[in-house]
Amino acid sequence: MTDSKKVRRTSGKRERLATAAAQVLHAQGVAQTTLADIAQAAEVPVGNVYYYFKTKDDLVEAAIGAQAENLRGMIAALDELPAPAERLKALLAGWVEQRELTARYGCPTGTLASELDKRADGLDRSIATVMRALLDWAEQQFRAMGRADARELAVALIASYQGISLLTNTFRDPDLMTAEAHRLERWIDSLTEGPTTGDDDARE
Amino acid sequence: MTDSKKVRRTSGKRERLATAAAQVLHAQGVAQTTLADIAQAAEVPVGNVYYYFKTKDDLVEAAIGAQAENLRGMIAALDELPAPAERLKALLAGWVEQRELTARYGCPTGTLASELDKRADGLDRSIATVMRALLDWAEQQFRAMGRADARELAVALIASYQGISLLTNTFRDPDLMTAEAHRLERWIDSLTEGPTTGDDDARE
Amino acid sequence: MTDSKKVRRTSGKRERLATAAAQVLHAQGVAQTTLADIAQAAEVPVGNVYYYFKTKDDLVEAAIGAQAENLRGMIAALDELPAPAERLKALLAGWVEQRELTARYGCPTGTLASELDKRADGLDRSIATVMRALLDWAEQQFRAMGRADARELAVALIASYQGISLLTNTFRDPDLMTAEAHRLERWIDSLTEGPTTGDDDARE
Amino acid sequence: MTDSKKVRRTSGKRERLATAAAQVLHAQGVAQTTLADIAQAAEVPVGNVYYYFKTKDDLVEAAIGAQAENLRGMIAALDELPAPAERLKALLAGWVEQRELTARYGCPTGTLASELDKRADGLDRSIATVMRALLDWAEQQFRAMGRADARELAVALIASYQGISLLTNTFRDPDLMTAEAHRLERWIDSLTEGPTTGDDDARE
DNA sequence: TATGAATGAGGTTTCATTCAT
DNA sequence: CATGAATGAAACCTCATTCAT
Repeated sequence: MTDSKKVRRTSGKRERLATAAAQVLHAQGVAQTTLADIAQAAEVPVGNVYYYFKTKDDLVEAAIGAQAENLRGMIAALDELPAPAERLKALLAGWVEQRELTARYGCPTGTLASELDKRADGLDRSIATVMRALLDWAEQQFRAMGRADARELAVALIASYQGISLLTNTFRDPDLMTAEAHRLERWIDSLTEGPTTGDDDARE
Repeated sequence: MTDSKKVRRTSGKRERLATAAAQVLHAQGVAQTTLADIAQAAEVPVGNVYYYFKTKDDLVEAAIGAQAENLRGMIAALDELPAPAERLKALLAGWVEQRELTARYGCPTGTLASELDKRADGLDRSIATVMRALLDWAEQQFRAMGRADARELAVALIASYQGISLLTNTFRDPDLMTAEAHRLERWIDSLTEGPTTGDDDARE
Repeated sequence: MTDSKKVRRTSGKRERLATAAAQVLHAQGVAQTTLADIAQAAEVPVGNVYYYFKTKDDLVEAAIGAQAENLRGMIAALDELPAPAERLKALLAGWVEQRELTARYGCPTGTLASELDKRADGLDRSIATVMRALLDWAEQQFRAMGRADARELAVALIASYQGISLLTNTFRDPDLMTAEAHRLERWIDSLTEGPTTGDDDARE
Repeated sequence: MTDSKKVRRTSGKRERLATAAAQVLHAQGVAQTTLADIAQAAEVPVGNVYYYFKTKDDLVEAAIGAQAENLRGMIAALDELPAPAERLKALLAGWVEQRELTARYGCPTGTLASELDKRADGLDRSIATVMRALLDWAEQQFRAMGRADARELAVALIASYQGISLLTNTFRDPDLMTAEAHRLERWIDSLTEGPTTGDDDARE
């Protein structure tokens, strides 16, 4: 009733839960993660979770939202760079930086998509939205590089990332990520060099 | 009474279970699938499953084995083709053929790998073996094409496939697979065009 | 609303379960007892048991703990008596008092030990600890009586009790307990009569 | 149909099962032992067990019978000895010989009695019969020694054995058996020395 | 007789969700 | 808002027993 209570509106617990959920779900997978796991990670009593999230799926959705937020932040940072090719290569660098985490748990977005796509919930659409945002951004970069086949190139790039993340995780070998990133870097370079109007998408 | 009954001694129930498991697990995911689901798909009473498989994980492993068997069959068929580049392109064609299934459920091996890698069982190693077999085969083809960087190319190819499978599934859009396959086809062609110190068709 | 409700904060359900478990396990044996049996005896829903005990074995261990507690209480009461021989004879009297229960179900500690010793759990060690406590106490009494062979006498006494409990139970005949207790009483008396280098009443 | 088939009447499989059951039940306990365990130990296919024993309890009963047979054999051997006190002491010696087995699994008869007494079957009566046979035999010996309280002494002796078996098993310490056997030996000696008409049952 | 296979009842365990305070 | 406790549906798994051959 007092103001002091009104001021710290949600006391940040909701956000804390979403962040914890994102981390734990990435590390353990949706099915293997219990509400208690997330509650514990967020240092919130289990019963209290339901004040903020009506159901477990709601919490998963919030975790997806947290991931979307992360992605937005990353993209914003990349957009600071002047040239589109530079931005894309900075994206690659970020992937390489995360390679240890990827080797252990895979790409956060990809593993979530893979698991949720088997469900009839709306959750599968939520994660698709996040994936599409990344795709759209990449497409913009390729378009800014003057490529008419920007969408196709964007799909190819993100697919390569998702796939190498899977392999990196499957074989628990972060070096796979490093090598593929280098390959993709050279590929991006090759796209800018040639006459931009051609269909020069040969990957090597 | 008929011979047909005598011939398949054990009535093939074990195999039927493994096959059913492979299908259902692909369609629903490991965690969402109950033993009852698989038993029903195989038209076997639940309790009877345990006569053939000691635990659920054993059954999952059998499903992985069934997948490995599929892969071996596919590879054997591809190996009938004379040139390595042709073989790789035939592989791509197979992926395109499966695009509808992939759009609904993703790549059978990839989704399984993604889900199982979060577990401490030996199952994660089993599926990794299947993945490695495909990788090794692709490497052989690139090597037969005279490429010194055969491993890297193989990783790139399989990663692209896994990634585009994920996107195809995420967006429920089989055309993504088709387009990417075409791109990869052109890519493979580009690899053979350049001067590559011969030894083009050595199969092994 | 009343204080009585506030006082026993956790409503004592955990303890109630442990006590019920001790009784039911004594009456039915560990293997023949289902969690549902115990839950019902404690008037607790089955699912709720797992809020207090992670596994059935945990509950069994709690039951052993309840037994240990009983034993401590009994020993504390016996220790009120001035002379060690009196204490031992009071112990015998307690056994006789329990003879009907023993005829039906055997000695709670002994039957549990017998059943649990066939298992690889730590449970067999837990019950051994309870048994040892009784043994140690008896040894102290004999030592206080000036007997150098106190340990051996303690072992003989407890063995006689365990054995006669078994026979009493096997033949469903409480009189066996009564008769043997009398015999043991005379035996204890005979130990004090002889010259035994004093130090008769040193309690510890 | 042929004679050869008639000759090896039951091919000894029934007996083999009973013997195997006795061993396995002693080692693992009734509840922890499955029919498959026993069948395997007897090298008999599981399904075949039911040709010889209508139910698991029937097989347990047969195991009890095998134990009774053992006991009869042992008693017959002891009866070869000239003096009753010698016979009893030979019994003690047998117990000491078995001490390692007892430390691991307890007394075969006692553990079985303890476990079966919790059941409403007739099995509890079967094992009681075995126990009574031993008791009766011991009573005879004491009576032959001229003791009027022969029954009471027999009960005391067997109780001591059952109890020390339990302790030996609980603490996994075969030496307990050895020490107690020596004590009982001295006790038996003390019974013969005095005037046989007295109530000289003081145990030390 | 002999036997691999089949069956289903029953037990343990997990966990999302609800509720009383 | 907060929270420990409660609940029941559903999953996995075991095994005595039966059956077809």
